[in-house]
Amino acid sequence: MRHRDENKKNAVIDAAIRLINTLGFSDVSISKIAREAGVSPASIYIYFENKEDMINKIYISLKAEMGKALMTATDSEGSIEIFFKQILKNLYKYALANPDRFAFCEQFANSPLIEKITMEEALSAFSPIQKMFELGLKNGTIKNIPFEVMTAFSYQPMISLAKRRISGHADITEDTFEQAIDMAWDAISAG
Amino acid sequence: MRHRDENKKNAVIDAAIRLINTLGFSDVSISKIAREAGVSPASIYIYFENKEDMINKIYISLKAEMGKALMTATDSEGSIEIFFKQILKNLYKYALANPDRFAFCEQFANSPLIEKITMEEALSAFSPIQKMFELGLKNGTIKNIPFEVMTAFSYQPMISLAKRRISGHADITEDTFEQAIDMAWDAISAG
Amino acid sequence: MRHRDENKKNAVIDAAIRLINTLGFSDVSISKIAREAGVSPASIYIYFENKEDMINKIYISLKAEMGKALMTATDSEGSIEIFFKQILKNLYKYALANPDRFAFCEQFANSPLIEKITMEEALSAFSPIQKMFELGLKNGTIKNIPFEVMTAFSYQPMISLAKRRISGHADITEDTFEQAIDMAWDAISAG
Amino acid sequence: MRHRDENKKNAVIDAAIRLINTLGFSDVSISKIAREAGVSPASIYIYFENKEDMINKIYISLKAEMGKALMTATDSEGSIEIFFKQILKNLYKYALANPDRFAFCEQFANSPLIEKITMEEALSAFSPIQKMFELGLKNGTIKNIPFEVMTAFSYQPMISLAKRRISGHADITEDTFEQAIDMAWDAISAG
DNA sequence: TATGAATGAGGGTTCATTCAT
DNA sequence: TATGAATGAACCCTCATTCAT
Repeated sequence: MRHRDENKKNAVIDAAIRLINTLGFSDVSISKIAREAGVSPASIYIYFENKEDMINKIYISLKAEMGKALMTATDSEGSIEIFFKQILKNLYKYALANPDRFAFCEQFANSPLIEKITMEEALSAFSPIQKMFELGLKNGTIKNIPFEVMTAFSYQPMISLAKRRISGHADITEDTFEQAIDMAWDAISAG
Repeated sequence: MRHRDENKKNAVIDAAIRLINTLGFSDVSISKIAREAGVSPASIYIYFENKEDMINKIYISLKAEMGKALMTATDSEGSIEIFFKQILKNLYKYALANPDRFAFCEQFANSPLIEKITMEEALSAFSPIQKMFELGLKNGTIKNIPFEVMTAFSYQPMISLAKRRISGHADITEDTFEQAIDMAWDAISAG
Repeated sequence: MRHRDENKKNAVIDAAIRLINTLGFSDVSISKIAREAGVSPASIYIYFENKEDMINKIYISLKAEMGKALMTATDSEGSIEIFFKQILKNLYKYALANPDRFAFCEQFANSPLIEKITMEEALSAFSPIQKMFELGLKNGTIKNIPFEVMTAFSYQPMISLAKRRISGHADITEDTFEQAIDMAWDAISAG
Repeated sequence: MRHRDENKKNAVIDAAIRLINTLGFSDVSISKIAREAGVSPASIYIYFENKEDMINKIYISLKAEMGKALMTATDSEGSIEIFFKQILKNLYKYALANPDRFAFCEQFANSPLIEKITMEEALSAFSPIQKMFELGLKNGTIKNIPFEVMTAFSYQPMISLAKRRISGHADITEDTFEQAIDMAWDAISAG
């Protein structure tokens, strides 16, 4: 008995991400993905139930991957400031290092397709951040604001800058990036 | 000769915006839009060259509309702080008042479709804001940061909050909203 | 009261002939013809009942025109040989001088569309030739062959040579052409 | 993997030839052909790239088939007269035996569609005839005329007679046919 | 597991034609 | 007479998916 060929499955996933970012959801088809990945269209149905399932699973797995990446070199025992700044740094670096995967997530998150899947499933990987936020609230390090406001002034700005950097519509230097990190922390910290 | 029925064209535009926000770009078709708008599919090709042209033109006109809305009750002779806070307030209010149009723009802006059109055309309506920003830079009211960083910490957070409020994923009160406006100004002002 | 604009009608006819020879019957549409002729699609329905009627009427009128052209400088009182040679000469010259009109007729005559119209109507202009043929049969100048065999060895070869000359697939000189005229007469004459 | 069903492909080809001769190029559609052939319209795109490709490939294969048929019972070592008469006989017989295939080729050859394909590809099957013609020229059996003139007075007349016989517009008897063969040979032979 | 063949449904678009001006 | 607007029907073609191997 042969087992599922993970190489081919990964080739499909990569091809899907690449094509969706090039053509948009509306213009990618199973057969185009199959051609790009070098497999048969029928094979895709071995790895995924159907097209929607494929896109959802890709999104969820990317979100998990990104959640992991955000925690790189973080210390949940240390200062909250350093923790948050590291998270934001990791976010920006991940986006630059994986522009296709990052863009896929943004496109998906801004489309109605996301409503159909349990967002919680995608967000579960981010629970350490939520915990740290709650700790900061409790010990007065972070402003008394809802979680959404906190992300709106830290997570979102970094996302925005990463997008513009990737698309080439803005020239974000390393200095500017460091400055933005500080601005984010200043915006949400109680200081 | 029969004269062009602008009501029909507007019905098409509204139907397109509504359906794209319900189904996503991938699942709207010309015939669905036509059915929703109560016109023949063929008629759409009188108003627009093709599907892509339709979506682009809708986006550009919405951006122009939004640009106008942002300037409501602003005074470019007064203080920069009041000006910017009014802009952000207008942005948030517009999004809440026109969730479909707002969501359409966000979905489009995060899709690869936007790369094909001149973004500048869409952005031209926002030039007053850019001018005010440059003035603030010059007279030291605003931090010495690139334009993109400014928007990332003012425009983007409001967008983010509006989205969460509309989707119902977060309960943003009026107080929270006022607080966010202040946070945005604090983030970008030199003070 | 204005009367039918013959200029526009002729513009439509010319545009139709030109486009049909460029694109073929399958790829010409009323709107393309209208655009090429600089009129409205609706106007074509003033001149013709519908598309089929338009093509039929064009064919019939071209056949009449060609029939007239064939009789140029002929003398039905003179020798049969001279008469026939002049006819063939006129045929060839007409084809070279009016390649589009000629090609249109050939394309139409070789398509099933022709079955639907009364061929007789188209052929009526050629009755002088038929009469001369019958005279030649009677007085023994022409071989005892059916009319169709006569045309197959005189009319058809000239048509074939004209086509090849027009398409550029063969280089038919004036000498060759004269030789062909003689060959045609030799083939059908009793001598 | 399912294997390609050549029966279906042939059914498509036959249906296409039949319908094109009944309705003309302008009025056949992929779906009509599919219905006539008893397959799905989508299946046609497995066998051919698109409609144009289908028609071109059918034409080329018919020309090859016809080229083979023309060589039936010919002896390139024997007399040129017998060779040519046999060719013409085969041509006429093929046309009568395969009226649909023959008419398809004639319709196609007289339409602008043919300009787009390499005519040479279609003509390659006829090279034996060209060789025999050149031999006849050299040894003085055939008149000193270009190849095109030769076909215009042998090939073309037989084509013309076959058409009229098939369409029923003329009653070509066996005797008439034999006479025509002789006329063709007389026209091109040096004798 | 993996595949190319096969298909009904639907895609975007253009058609021939009619209507209101 | 002449026209651009309007449309149902049909166009070619591709889709997501299943089947047979």
